[in-house]
Amino acid sequence: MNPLSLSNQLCFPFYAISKEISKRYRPLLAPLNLTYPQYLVMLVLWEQDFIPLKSIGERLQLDSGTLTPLINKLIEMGYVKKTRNPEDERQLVITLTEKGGAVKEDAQEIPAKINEVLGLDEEEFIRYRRLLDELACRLDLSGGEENCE
Amino acid sequence: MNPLSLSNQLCFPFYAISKEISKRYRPLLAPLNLTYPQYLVMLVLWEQDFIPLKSIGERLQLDSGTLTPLINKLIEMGYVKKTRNPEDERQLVITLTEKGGAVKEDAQEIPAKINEVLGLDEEEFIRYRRLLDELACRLDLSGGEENCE
DNA sequence: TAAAATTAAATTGTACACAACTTAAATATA
DNA sequence: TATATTTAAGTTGTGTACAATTTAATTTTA
Repeated sequence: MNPLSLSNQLCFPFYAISKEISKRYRPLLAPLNLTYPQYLVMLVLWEQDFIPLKSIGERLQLDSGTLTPLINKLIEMGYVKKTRNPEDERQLVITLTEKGGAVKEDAQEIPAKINEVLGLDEEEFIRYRRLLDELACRLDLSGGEENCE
Repeated sequence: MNPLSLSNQLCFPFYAISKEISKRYRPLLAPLNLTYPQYLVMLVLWEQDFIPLKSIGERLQLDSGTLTPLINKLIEMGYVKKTRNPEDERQLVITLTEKGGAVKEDAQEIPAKINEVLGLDEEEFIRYRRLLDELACRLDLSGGEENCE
């Protein structure tokens, strides 16, 4: 077996599947006017509002080079606001606007739709999640969540 | 359980792991002067030289908007050449140069090193591969390989 | 076989991703 | 407490991704 064959590597299926998943999100996110990375930021904010940019970056493994323009886009769309932490003027605190909070309602149906698009039932979903969580822990991607054994 | 929580979705671990994997390739690919997508194109060419751009795109799920500049970079580095298929002048046929073929030797050690970096033994590697192949089939990403049941 | 449809690359424009660097604020330390 | 270090965002530059469009070659079909 040839180790340099595309079919004999883990990296490629991850790369291809990840791209395909975000491709399948696109039509679901289009009505919300969000790209997939923008949606991830909104997910973080819907979970916890009034959060420093830095923390969003830790949760999503993204740096300011990616987040600064992305947040500016969300501001332009009226979904979030920037404030500074008066205790520490370096910190940029991101807050949902009323509009940004309201979009959460429209997003409620997306997770179910995505599982449908991926053709996964509950059992399979859990099986995949377990394996991915395990690999994420191994890669030290548990950022924020400390459920690695 | 909140379905809009980042931790309760499959999409995010895929996104994060995929980014992390390509991040871990970077130092291994730096000596070859290749980015991760450029490396994927080289893998395809090392497997089958003298292949239309179109076929590379099908194998890697990439379109000409991504591949045209990427191939131009590989040409600039002297790794590949462009020719046209005289039978069909629309087709661009990509060929390895001697230099591009020689780099394959330097790349031989990369797959083993990556599994080491990911901390996977043979058994785990196979387990992950099986699950990923299964999901790839489900997503119709079997492009080129027809091993879906 | 001439016009229409299809196909393969290239081009254009938008949006990540990230390394490397800059700027400003806060903290540490000499 | 003045200087050095660290930290958080922002900036710059390169390289993907991909939708949408354009161009040129080939194939269909009227």
